Amino acid sequence: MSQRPFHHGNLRTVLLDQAELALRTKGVEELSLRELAREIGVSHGAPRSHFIDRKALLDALAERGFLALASAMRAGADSRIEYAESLRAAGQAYVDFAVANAALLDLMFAATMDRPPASLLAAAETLFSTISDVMQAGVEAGVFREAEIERLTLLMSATMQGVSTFVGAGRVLPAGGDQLIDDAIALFLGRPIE
Amino acid sequence: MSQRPFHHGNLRTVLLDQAELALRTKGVEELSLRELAREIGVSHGAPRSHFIDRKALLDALAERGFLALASAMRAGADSRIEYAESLRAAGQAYVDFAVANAALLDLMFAATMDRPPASLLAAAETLFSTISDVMQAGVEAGVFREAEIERLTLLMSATMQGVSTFVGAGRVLPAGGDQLIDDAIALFLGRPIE
DNA sequence: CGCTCAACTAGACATTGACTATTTTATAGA
DNA sequence: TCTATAAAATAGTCAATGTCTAGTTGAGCG
Repeated sequence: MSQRPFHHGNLRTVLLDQAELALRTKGVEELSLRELAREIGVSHGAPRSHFIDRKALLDALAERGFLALASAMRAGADSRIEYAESLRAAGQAYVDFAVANAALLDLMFAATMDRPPASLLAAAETLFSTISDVMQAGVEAGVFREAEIERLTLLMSATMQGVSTFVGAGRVLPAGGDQLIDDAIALFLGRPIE
Repeated sequence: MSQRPFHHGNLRTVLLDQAELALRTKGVEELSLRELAREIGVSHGAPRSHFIDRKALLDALAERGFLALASAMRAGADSRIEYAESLRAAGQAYVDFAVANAALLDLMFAATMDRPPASLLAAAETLFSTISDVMQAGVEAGVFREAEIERLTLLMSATMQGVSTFVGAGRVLPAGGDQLIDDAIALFLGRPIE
Protein backbone atom coordinates (compact mmCIF):
# COMPACT_ATOMS: atom_id res chain seq x y z
CA MET A 1 0.00 0.00 0.00
CA SER A 2 2.10 2.83 -1.29
CA GLN A 3 1.19 6.46 -0.81
CA ARG A 4 -0.97 6.32 -3.90
CA PRO A 5 -2.49 2.90 -4.48
CA PHE A 6 -4.26 2.33 -7.74
CA HIS A 7 -7.36 1.32 -5.93
CA HIS A 8 -8.41 4.05 -3.65
CA GLY A 9 -10.34 1.58 -1.58
CA ASN A 10 -12.72 4.08 -0.08
CA LEU A 11 -13.51 6.37 -2.96
CA ARG A 12 -17.26 6.23 -2.78
CA THR A 13 -17.40 7.41 0.81
CA VAL A 14 -14.68 10.00 0.32
CA LEU A 15 -16.47 11.34 -2.72
CA LEU A 16 -19.67 11.73 -0.76
CA ASP A 17 -17.88 13.43 2.12
CA GLN A 18 -16.11 15.83 -0.18
CA ALA A 19 -19.32 16.48 -2.10
CA GLU A 20 -21.14 17.21 1.14
CA LEU A 21 -18.48 19.73 2.00
CA ALA A 22 -18.64 21.33 -1.44
CA LEU A 23 -22.41 21.47 -1.16
CA ARG A 24 -22.11 23.27 2.14
CA THR A 25 -19.56 25.79 0.92
CA LYS A 26 -20.45 26.35 -2.71
CA GLY A 27 -23.95 25.13 -3.48
CA VAL A 28 -25.28 22.52 -5.86
CA GLU A 29 -24.66 24.31 -9.14
CA GLU A 30 -20.98 24.73 -8.42
CA LEU A 31 -20.49 21.12 -7.39
CA SER A 32 -18.32 19.55 -10.08
CA LEU A 33 -17.47 15.88 -10.38
CA ARG A 34 -14.11 16.66 -11.95
CA GLU A 35 -13.23 19.08 -9.21
CA LEU A 36 -14.13 16.53 -6.55
CA ALA A 37 -11.88 14.00 -8.29
CA ARG A 38 -9.09 16.57 -8.45
CA GLU A 39 -9.37 17.40 -4.77
CA ILE A 40 -9.33 13.76 -3.80
CA GLY A 41 -6.48 13.00 -6.16
CA VAL A 42 -8.04 10.52 -8.56
CA SER A 43 -8.61 10.76 -12.28
CA HIS A 44 -11.63 12.59 -13.63
CA GLY A 45 -13.22 9.34 -14.68
CA ALA A 46 -12.86 7.61 -11.34
CA PRO A 47 -16.17 8.75 -9.83
CA ARG A 48 -17.95 6.93 -12.62
CA SER A 49 -17.05 3.61 -11.05
CA HIS A 50 -19.28 4.55 -8.14
CA PHE A 51 -21.81 6.97 -9.56
CA ILE A 52 -22.99 6.59 -13.11
CA ASP A 53 -24.23 10.17 -13.14
CA ARG A 54 -23.83 13.47 -11.45
CA LYS A 55 -27.45 13.01 -10.49
CA ALA A 56 -26.64 9.63 -8.99
CA LEU A 57 -24.13 11.24 -6.66
CA LEU A 58 -26.61 13.93 -5.70
CA ASP A 59 -29.21 11.25 -5.02
CA ALA A 60 -26.75 9.44 -2.77
CA LEU A 61 -26.09 12.70 -0.94
CA ALA A 62 -29.80 13.24 -0.44
CA GLU A 63 -30.15 9.70 0.80
CA ARG A 64 -27.45 10.20 3.43
CA GLY A 65 -29.14 13.47 4.33
CA PHE A 66 -32.47 11.81 5.02
CA LEU A 67 -30.86 9.20 7.22
CA ALA A 68 -28.74 11.74 9.08
CA LEU A 69 -31.70 14.01 9.68
CA ALA A 70 -33.85 11.12 10.86
CA SER A 71 -31.26 10.00 13.35
CA ALA A 72 -30.66 13.55 14.57
CA MET A 73 -34.38 13.94 15.19
CA ARG A 74 -34.62 10.64 16.97
CA ALA A 75 -31.66 11.53 19.16
CA GLY A 76 -33.24 14.88 19.95
CA ALA A 77 -36.58 13.35 20.81
CA ASP A 78 -34.98 10.67 22.97
CA SER A 79 -32.99 13.22 24.91
CA ARG A 80 -36.04 14.45 26.81
CA ILE A 81 -38.54 12.81 29.12
CA GLU A 82 -41.43 15.22 29.10
CA TYR A 83 -43.30 14.97 25.81
CA ALA A 84 -43.54 18.62 24.89
CA GLU A 85 -39.81 18.94 25.48
CA SER A 86 -39.16 15.87 23.39
CA LEU A 87 -41.20 17.21 20.51
CA ARG A 88 -39.43 20.50 20.76
CA ALA A 89 -36.01 18.85 20.69
CA ALA A 90 -36.97 16.91 17.58
CA GLY A 91 -38.11 20.08 15.87
CA GLN A 92 -34.98 21.91 16.85
CA ALA A 93 -32.87 19.08 15.49
CA TYR A 94 -34.62 19.58 12.15
CA VAL A 95 -33.89 23.29 12.09
CA ASP A 96 -30.32 22.77 13.27
CA PHE A 97 -29.79 20.35 10.43
CA ALA A 98 -31.23 22.85 7.99
CA VAL A 99 -28.91 25.56 9.22
CA ALA A 100 -25.85 23.35 8.90
CA ASN A 101 -26.88 21.76 5.59
CA ALA A 102 -29.14 24.20 3.81
CA ALA A 103 -28.17 23.21 0.28
CA LEU A 104 -28.46 19.55 1.15
CA LEU A 105 -31.98 20.05 2.44
CA ASP A 106 -32.84 21.74 -0.86
CA LEU A 107 -31.53 18.68 -2.62
CA MET A 108 -33.55 16.33 -0.43
CA PHE A 109 -36.79 18.11 -1.14
CA ALA A 110 -36.10 19.31 -4.66
CA ALA A 111 -39.11 19.46 -6.91
CA THR A 112 -37.10 18.02 -9.78
CA MET A 113 -37.14 14.45 -8.63
CA ASP A 114 -37.71 12.28 -11.64
CA ARG A 115 -37.00 8.63 -11.13
CA PRO A 116 -35.68 8.65 -7.60
CA PRO A 117 -33.92 5.37 -6.82
CA ALA A 118 -35.60 3.02 -4.38
CA SER A 119 -32.92 3.57 -1.75
CA LEU A 120 -33.62 7.30 -1.77
CA LEU A 121 -37.34 6.74 -1.35
CA ALA A 122 -36.60 4.35 1.49
CA ALA A 123 -34.39 6.89 3.22
CA ALA A 124 -37.09 9.54 2.88
CA GLU A 125 -39.55 7.09 4.33
CA THR A 126 -37.23 6.53 7.27
CA LEU A 127 -37.34 10.23 8.05
CA PHE A 128 -41.08 10.38 7.70
CA SER A 129 -41.66 7.37 9.91
CA THR A 130 -39.29 8.82 12.51
CA ILE A 131 -41.41 11.96 12.64
CA SER A 132 -44.47 9.80 12.76
CA ASP A 133 -43.04 7.95 15.77
CA VAL A 134 -42.35 11.21 17.54
CA MET A 135 -45.93 12.31 17.01
CA GLN A 136 -47.26 8.90 18.01
CA ALA A 137 -45.48 9.23 21.35
CA GLY A 138 -47.78 12.18 21.90
CA VAL A 139 -50.73 9.83 21.90
CA GLU A 140 -49.22 7.77 24.66
CA ALA A 141 -48.40 10.98 26.50
CA GLY A 142 -52.04 11.91 26.22
CA VAL A 143 -51.60 15.15 24.28
CA PHE A 144 -52.75 13.91 20.86
CA ARG A 145 -55.58 11.70 19.81
CA GLU A 146 -54.89 8.63 17.72
CA ALA A 147 -57.34 9.68 15.02
CA GLU A 148 -55.59 12.93 14.24
CA ILE A 149 -52.03 11.61 14.28
CA GLU A 150 -51.61 11.02 10.58
CA ARG A 151 -52.64 14.50 9.59
CA LEU A 152 -50.78 16.08 12.48
CA THR A 153 -47.66 14.24 11.38
CA LEU A 154 -47.90 15.61 7.88
CA LEU A 155 -48.63 19.09 9.14
CA MET A 156 -45.79 18.99 11.61
CA SER A 157 -43.40 17.75 8.95
CA ALA A 158 -44.48 20.44 6.54
CA THR A 159 -44.17 23.11 9.19
CA MET A 160 -40.65 22.08 10.14
CA GLN A 161 -39.73 21.92 6.49
CA GLY A 162 -41.11 25.39 5.86
CA VAL A 163 -39.35 26.86 8.85
CA SER A 164 -36.15 25.20 7.73
CA THR A 165 -36.51 26.65 4.27
CA PHE A 166 -36.93 30.11 5.72
CA VAL A 167 -33.92 29.70 7.96
CA GLY A 168 -31.84 28.18 5.18
CA ALA A 169 -32.73 31.03 2.85
CA GLY A 170 -31.81 33.55 5.51
CA ARG A 171 -35.35 34.85 5.71
CA VAL A 172 -35.33 34.30 9.46
CA LEU A 173 -32.36 33.88 11.76
CA PRO A 174 -31.67 30.49 13.31
CA ALA A 175 -32.91 31.74 16.68
CA GLY A 176 -36.11 32.85 14.99
CA GLY A 177 -36.44 29.37 13.57
CA ASP A 178 -36.36 27.87 17.05
CA GLN A 179 -38.96 30.40 18.08
CA LEU A 180 -41.16 29.37 15.16
CA ILE A 181 -40.84 25.73 16.11
CA ASP A 182 -41.84 26.62 19.67
CA ASP A 183 -44.85 28.51 18.37
CA ALA A 184 -45.86 25.67 16.11
CA ILE A 185 -45.65 23.14 18.93
CA ALA A 186 -47.64 25.41 21.20
CA LEU A 187 -50.29 25.60 18.52
CA PHE A 188 -50.29 21.83 18.06
CA LEU A 189 -50.66 21.36 21.80
CA GLY A 190 -53.53 23.82 21.84
CA ARG A 191 -51.74 26.39 23.95
CA PRO A 192 -51.68 30.14 23.29
CA ILE A 193 -48.49 31.07 21.51
CA GLU A 194 -47.53 34.18 23.46
CA MET B 1 -39.74 45.35 -39.65
CA SER B 2 -38.89 42.21 -41.57
CA GLN B 3 -39.59 38.77 -40.27
CA ARG B 4 -36.29 38.81 -38.48
CA PRO B 5 -35.31 42.29 -37.32
CA PHE B 6 -31.85 42.73 -35.94
CA HIS B 7 -33.23 44.09 -32.76
CA HIS B 8 -35.62 41.67 -31.27
CA GLY B 9 -37.30 44.42 -29.34
CA ASN B 10 -38.77 42.23 -26.69
CA LEU B 11 -36.02 39.78 -25.97
CA ARG B 12 -35.86 40.20 -22.23
CA THR B 13 -39.48 39.31 -21.70
CA VAL B 14 -39.46 36.52 -24.24
CA LEU B 15 -36.36 35.07 -22.61
CA LEU B 16 -38.05 35.06 -19.23
CA ASP B 17 -41.21 33.48 -20.63
CA GLN B 18 -39.26 30.78 -22.40
CA ALA B 19 -37.12 30.20 -19.33
CA GLU B 20 -40.22 29.86 -17.19
CA LEU B 21 -41.51 27.24 -19.57
CA ALA B 22 -38.20 25.39 -19.58
CA LEU B 23 -38.16 25.53 -15.80
CA ARG B 24 -41.60 23.98 -15.67
CA THR B 25 -40.81 21.22 -18.13
CA LYS B 26 -37.15 20.41 -17.52
CA GLY B 27 -35.97 21.79 -14.20
CA VAL B 28 -33.28 24.29 -13.27
CA GLU B 29 -30.22 22.19 -14.05
CA GLU B 30 -31.34 21.59 -17.61
CA LEU B 31 -32.13 25.22 -18.27
CA SER B 32 -29.53 26.41 -20.79
CA LEU B 33 -29.02 29.98 -21.94
CA ARG B 34 -27.84 28.85 -25.34
CA GLU B 35 -30.83 26.60 -25.79
CA LEU B 36 -33.18 29.43 -24.88
CA ALA B 37 -31.47 31.64 -27.45
CA ARG B 38 -31.75 28.88 -30.04
CA GLU B 39 -35.46 28.36 -29.38
CA ILE B 40 -36.14 32.08 -29.61
CA GLY B 41 -33.99 32.44 -32.70
CA VAL B 42 -31.27 34.80 -31.54
CA SER B 43 -27.55 34.28 -31.27
CA HIS B 44 -26.08 32.56 -28.24
CA GLY B 45 -24.64 35.82 -26.99
CA ALA B 46 -27.85 37.79 -27.22
CA PRO B 47 -29.13 37.02 -23.72
CA ARG B 48 -26.07 38.70 -22.30
CA SER B 49 -27.45 42.09 -23.30
CA HIS B 50 -30.22 41.57 -20.78
CA PHE B 51 -28.76 39.20 -18.21
CA ILE B 52 -25.09 39.38 -17.37
CA ASP B 53 -25.23 35.91 -15.88
CA ARG B 54 -27.21 32.73 -15.89
CA LYS B 55 -27.78 33.51 -12.25
CA ALA B 56 -29.11 36.96 -13.18
CA LEU B 57 -31.76 35.37 -15.35
CA LEU B 58 -32.69 32.94 -12.59
CA ASP B 59 -32.92 35.84 -10.15
CA ALA B 60 -35.24 37.65 -12.52
CA LEU B 61 -37.36 34.52 -12.79
CA ALA B 62 -37.56 34.26 -9.03
CA GLU B 63 -38.51 37.92 -8.84
CA ARG B 64 -41.39 37.44 -11.24
CA GLY B 65 -42.37 34.38 -9.23
CA PHE B 66 -42.62 36.32 -5.99
CA LEU B 67 -44.77 38.97 -7.59
CA ALA B 68 -47.01 36.46 -9.34
CA LEU B 69 -47.48 34.44 -6.16
CA ALA B 70 -48.24 37.55 -4.15
CA SER B 71 -50.89 38.67 -6.58
CA ALA B 72 -52.41 35.20 -6.78
CA MET B 73 -52.70 35.11 -3.01
CA ARG B 74 -54.21 38.55 -2.86
CA ALA B 75 -56.72 37.64 -5.54
CA GLY B 76 -57.60 34.48 -3.65
CA ALA B 77 -58.02 36.28 -0.36
CA ASP B 78 -60.12 39.01 -1.93
CA SER B 79 -62.43 36.48 -3.56
CA ARG B 80 -64.11 35.61 -0.27
CA ILE B 81 -66.03 37.58 2.30
CA GLU B 82 -65.91 35.40 5.37
CA TYR B 83 -62.44 35.53 6.90
CA ALA B 84 -61.76 31.83 7.33
CA GLU B 85 -62.72 31.31 3.71
CA SER B 86 -60.51 34.15 2.64
CA LEU B 87 -57.55 32.74 4.51
CA ARG B 88 -58.19 29.36 3.02
CA ALA B 89 -58.35 30.76 -0.50
CA ALA B 90 -55.02 32.53 0.01
CA GLY B 91 -53.44 29.30 1.23
CA GLN B 92 -54.86 27.35 -1.64
CA ALA B 93 -53.50 29.92 -4.09
CA TYR B 94 -50.06 29.28 -2.62
CA VAL B 95 -50.34 25.54 -3.05
CA ASP B 96 -51.81 25.91 -6.54
CA PHE B 97 -48.87 28.06 -7.51
CA ALA B 98 -46.49 25.48 -6.10
CA VAL B 99 -48.13 22.72 -8.09
CA ALA B 100 -47.94 24.68 -11.32
CA ASN B 101 -44.44 26.07 -10.72
CA ALA B 102 -42.64 23.65 -8.45
CA ALA B 103 -39.16 24.30 -9.81
CA LEU B 104 -39.72 28.03 -9.72
CA LEU B 105 -40.71 27.88 -6.08
CA ASP B 106 -37.49 26.00 -5.39
CA LEU B 107 -35.63 28.81 -7.08
CA MET B 108 -37.44 31.46 -5.06
CA PHE B 109 -36.57 29.85 -1.77
CA ALA B 110 -33.23 28.33 -2.68
CA ALA B 111 -30.72 28.24 0.12
CA THR B 112 -27.95 29.29 -2.22
CA MET B 113 -28.82 32.92 -2.38
CA ASP B 114 -25.61 34.89 -2.24
CA ARG B 115 -25.91 38.50 -3.16
CA PRO B 116 -29.56 38.67 -4.16
CA PRO B 117 -30.26 41.88 -6.10
CA ALA B 118 -32.35 44.52 -4.38
CA SER B 119 -35.25 44.00 -6.77
CA LEU B 120 -35.43 40.34 -5.79
CA LEU B 121 -35.47 41.18 -2.11
CA ALA B 122 -38.18 43.75 -2.78
CA ALA B 123 -40.30 41.18 -4.62
CA ALA B 124 -39.90 38.72 -1.77
CA GLU B 125 -40.92 41.45 0.62
CA THR B 126 -44.03 42.06 -1.47
CA LEU B 127 -45.05 38.46 -1.01
CA PHE B 128 -44.37 38.54 2.69
CA SER B 129 -46.29 41.74 3.23
CA THR B 130 -49.19 40.33 1.24
CA ILE B 131 -49.35 37.37 3.58
CA SER B 132 -49.02 39.75 6.48
CA ASP B 133 -52.01 41.72 5.19
CA VAL B 134 -54.08 38.58 4.92
CA MET B 135 -53.29 37.68 8.51
CA GLN B 136 -53.90 41.23 9.65
CA ALA B 137 -57.39 41.03 8.22
CA GLY B 138 -57.95 38.31 10.77
CA VAL B 139 -57.49 40.83 13.52
CA GLU B 140 -60.25 43.00 12.13
CA ALA B 141 -62.35 39.88 11.72
CA GLY B 142 -61.79 39.18 15.38
CA VAL B 143 -60.15 35.79 15.01
CA PHE B 144 -56.56 36.84 15.75
CA ARG B 145 -55.10 39.16 18.33
CA GLU B 146 -52.87 41.98 17.20
CA ALA B 147 -50.03 40.92 19.47
CA GLU B 148 -49.66 37.50 17.90
CA ILE B 149 -49.93 38.58 14.27
CA GLU B 150 -46.26 38.85 13.47
CA ARG B 151 -45.43 35.38 14.67
CA LEU B 152 -48.57 33.91 13.19
CA THR B 153 -47.67 35.44 9.87
CA LEU B 154 -44.27 33.83 9.89
CA LEU B 155 -45.69 30.53 11.00
CA MET B 156 -48.41 30.60 8.39
CA SER B 157 -45.90 31.47 5.68
CA ALA B 158 -43.62 28.68 6.75
CA THR B 159 -46.45 26.20 6.88
CA MET B 160 -47.66 27.05 3.40
CA GLN B 161 -44.11 26.88 2.15
CA GLY B 162 -43.60 23.48 3.73
CA VAL B 163 -46.85 22.12 2.36
CA SER B 164 -45.92 23.45 -1.06
CA THR B 165 -42.54 21.78 -0.89
CA PHE B 166 -44.19 18.46 -0.08
CA VAL B 167 -46.67 18.84 -2.90
CA GLY B 168 -44.00 19.99 -5.33
CA ALA B 169 -41.82 17.03 -4.44
CA GLY B 170 -44.73 14.67 -4.92
CA ARG B 171 -44.68 13.65 -1.28
CA VAL B 172 -48.36 14.47 -1.01
CA LEU B 173 -50.89 14.88 -3.78
CA PRO B 174 -52.27 18.32 -4.59
CA ALA B 175 -55.58 17.42 -2.95
CA GLY B 176 -53.66 16.40 0.16
CA GLY B 177 -51.98 19.79 0.08
CA ASP B 178 -55.33 21.54 0.20
CA GLN B 179 -56.29 19.29 3.08
CA LEU B 180 -53.10 20.25 4.92
CA ILE B 181 -53.83 23.92 4.41
CA ASP B 182 -57.31 23.37 5.80
CA ASP B 183 -55.89 21.59 8.80
CA ALA B 184 -53.33 24.32 9.39
CA ILE B 185 -55.97 27.03 9.23
CA ALA B 186 -58.21 25.09 11.59
CA LEU B 187 -55.30 24.87 14.00
CA PHE B 188 -54.58 28.57 13.67
CA LEU B 189 -58.21 29.36 14.34
CA GLY B 190 -58.15 27.12 17.39
CA ARG B 191 -60.58 24.59 16.00
CA PRO B 192 -60.18 20.81 16.17
CA ILE B 193 -58.80 19.51 12.91
CA GLU B 194 -61.05 16.53 12.38
C1' DC C 1 -28.59 63.79 -42.10
C1' DG C 2 -25.27 61.99 -39.26
C1' DC C 3 -24.14 60.43 -34.21
C1' DT C 4 -24.39 57.61 -30.67
C1' DC C 5 -25.29 53.88 -28.04
C1' DA C 6 -27.86 49.87 -26.85
C1' DA C 7 -28.89 45.42 -28.92
C1' DC C 8 -27.23 41.85 -31.42
C1' DT C 9 -23.75 38.64 -33.99
C1' DA C 10 -19.73 35.79 -34.33
C1' DG C 11 -15.79 33.67 -32.75
C1' DA C 12 -12.93 31.96 -29.04
C1' DC C 13 -11.83 29.58 -24.71
C1' DA C 14 -11.83 26.87 -20.49
C1' DT C 15 -14.68 23.71 -18.04
C1' DT C 16 -17.77 20.21 -17.56
C1' DG C 17 -20.45 15.64 -17.88
C1' DA C 18 -20.40 11.67 -20.34
C1' DC C 19 -18.60 7.93 -23.06
C1' DT C 20 -14.94 4.45 -24.44
C1' DA C 21 -10.85 1.78 -24.56
C1' DT C 22 -7.20 0.35 -21.78
C1' DT C 23 -4.49 -0.74 -17.66
C1' DT C 24 -3.97 -2.10 -12.94
C1' DT C 25 -4.89 -4.90 -8.96
C1' DA C 26 -7.62 -7.46 -5.51
C1' DT C 27 -9.44 -11.80 -4.91
C1' DA C 28 -11.41 -16.23 -5.34
C1' DG C 29 -10.86 -20.87 -7.08
C1' DA C 30 -8.10 -24.70 -8.92
C1' DT D 1 0.84 -20.87 -5.36
C1' DC D 2 -0.72 -19.71 -9.69
C1' DT D 3 -4.18 -17.91 -12.57
C1' DA D 4 -8.69 -16.27 -14.35
C1' DT D 5 -11.86 -12.73 -13.63
C1' DA D 6 -13.99 -8.71 -12.63
C1' DA D 7 -13.92 -4.41 -10.17
C1' DA D 8 -11.59 -0.01 -9.94
C1' DA D 9 -9.08 3.36 -11.89
C1' DT D 10 -6.61 5.91 -15.93
C1' DA D 11 -6.42 8.59 -20.13
C1' DG D 12 -8.29 10.30 -24.14
C1' DT D 13 -12.21 12.17 -26.65
C1' DC D 14 -16.48 14.71 -27.68
C1' DA D 15 -20.33 17.80 -27.63
C1' DA D 16 -22.35 21.30 -24.89
C1' DT D 17 -22.26 25.14 -21.93
C1' DG D 18 -21.22 29.79 -19.69
C1' DT D 19 -18.52 33.58 -20.28
C1' DC D 20 -15.75 36.91 -22.55
C1' DT D 21 -14.39 40.04 -26.43
C1' DA D 22 -14.42 42.43 -30.71
C1' DG D 23 -17.05 43.80 -34.30
C1' DT D 24 -21.77 44.88 -36.58
C1' DT D 25 -26.40 46.70 -37.01
C1' DG D 26 -29.88 49.93 -36.69
C1' DA D 27 -33.26 52.82 -33.95
C1' DG D 28 -33.83 57.25 -32.12
C1' DC D 29 -32.33 61.86 -31.30
C1' DG D 30 -30.25 66.38 -31.97
